[in-house]
Amino acid sequence: MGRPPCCDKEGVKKGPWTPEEDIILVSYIQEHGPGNWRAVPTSTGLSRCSKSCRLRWTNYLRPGIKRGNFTEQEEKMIIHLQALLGNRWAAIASYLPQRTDNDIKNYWNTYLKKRLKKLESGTEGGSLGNMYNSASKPIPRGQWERRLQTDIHMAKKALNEALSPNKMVPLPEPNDTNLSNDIGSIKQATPSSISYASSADNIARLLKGWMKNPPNKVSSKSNSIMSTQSSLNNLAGFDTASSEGTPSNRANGSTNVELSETFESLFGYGSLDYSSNSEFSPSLSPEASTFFQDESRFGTTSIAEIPFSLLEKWLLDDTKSSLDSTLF
DNA sequence: AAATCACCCAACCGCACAGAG
DNA sequence: CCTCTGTGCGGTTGGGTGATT
Repeated sequence: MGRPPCCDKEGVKKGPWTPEEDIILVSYIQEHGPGNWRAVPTSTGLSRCSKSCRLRWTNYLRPGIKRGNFTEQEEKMIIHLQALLGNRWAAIASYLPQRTDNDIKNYWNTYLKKRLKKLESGTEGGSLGNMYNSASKPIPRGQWERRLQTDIHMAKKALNEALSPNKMVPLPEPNDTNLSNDIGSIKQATPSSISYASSADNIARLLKGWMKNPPNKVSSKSNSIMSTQSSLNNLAGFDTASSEGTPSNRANGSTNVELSETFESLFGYGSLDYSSNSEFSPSLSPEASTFFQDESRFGTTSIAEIPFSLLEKWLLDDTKSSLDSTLF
């Protein structure tokens, strides 16, 4: 007998999340930290099941998420890992900390799979084709598991080296970072700022929708929502005109700057000052602070980039067969 | 301008697993 | 052990949107 569905209750809302719901959810998590999802709907008054809240957070609202515009390196990595691991999207996503498994899965299903099909039929050449051909050789399960373990070991080692004070990756000058560039460019920024910027980008999307369809009123079922209401009042000062327009405006610099102010007023975070290395506001609860620090670590150059280069080398090296013979 | 098509992706569904009691 | 609960994961769906006719 299977478990009953978690969301079969009457009155549980389904479908796309509204900006109000997003803000309520983010506000709650900012205050309490993620986890204990069961308590989220009751505490916030959201008419969503706990699972839906968790999914919304992990796939969309969580800080450090990079969306869209997969780079060629990411693309190759996904293809290689998919050939190696199969459709284990969570495992694949663990190699791309800024991407969610859902995102990778979608990208694979809607784009890469089709492209590789073309490659297989020989209608498209290039490095991808060669790589896929080499990667499509079946690898015994035990072998790739050992390789993964070795890989993890290498990543940890690289991480330790990267985090040792005398080997820190030099940070760019504050003036070098142009806010009008996309989030990818902000990868060079400090740990706190990358997380913040990504968060702002995430929130940008909900704000965009928010400004399109401003609610007439926001229900206030709890104190949490009341505080959210005041946050929403802050949002009302947001420049409507600048948030209108095409989707490409999402990454627009001026919008991001305004968002930083808006986001700051909403959460009390520090500003988008790349010379600042401050963590999030001390107004956060200890749990939430710990969490956001963890989250921001995930979005850092140190973790995302250093192990990536090693993994990339291993994954993309055409002569990896010789490496295999060395390792095993 | 309207209709149709194709694509993208957020969100849902259901199963599996782990841990607590 | 067994049950219950929370969470993780992969497959799938359906609404939105841009492109094409």
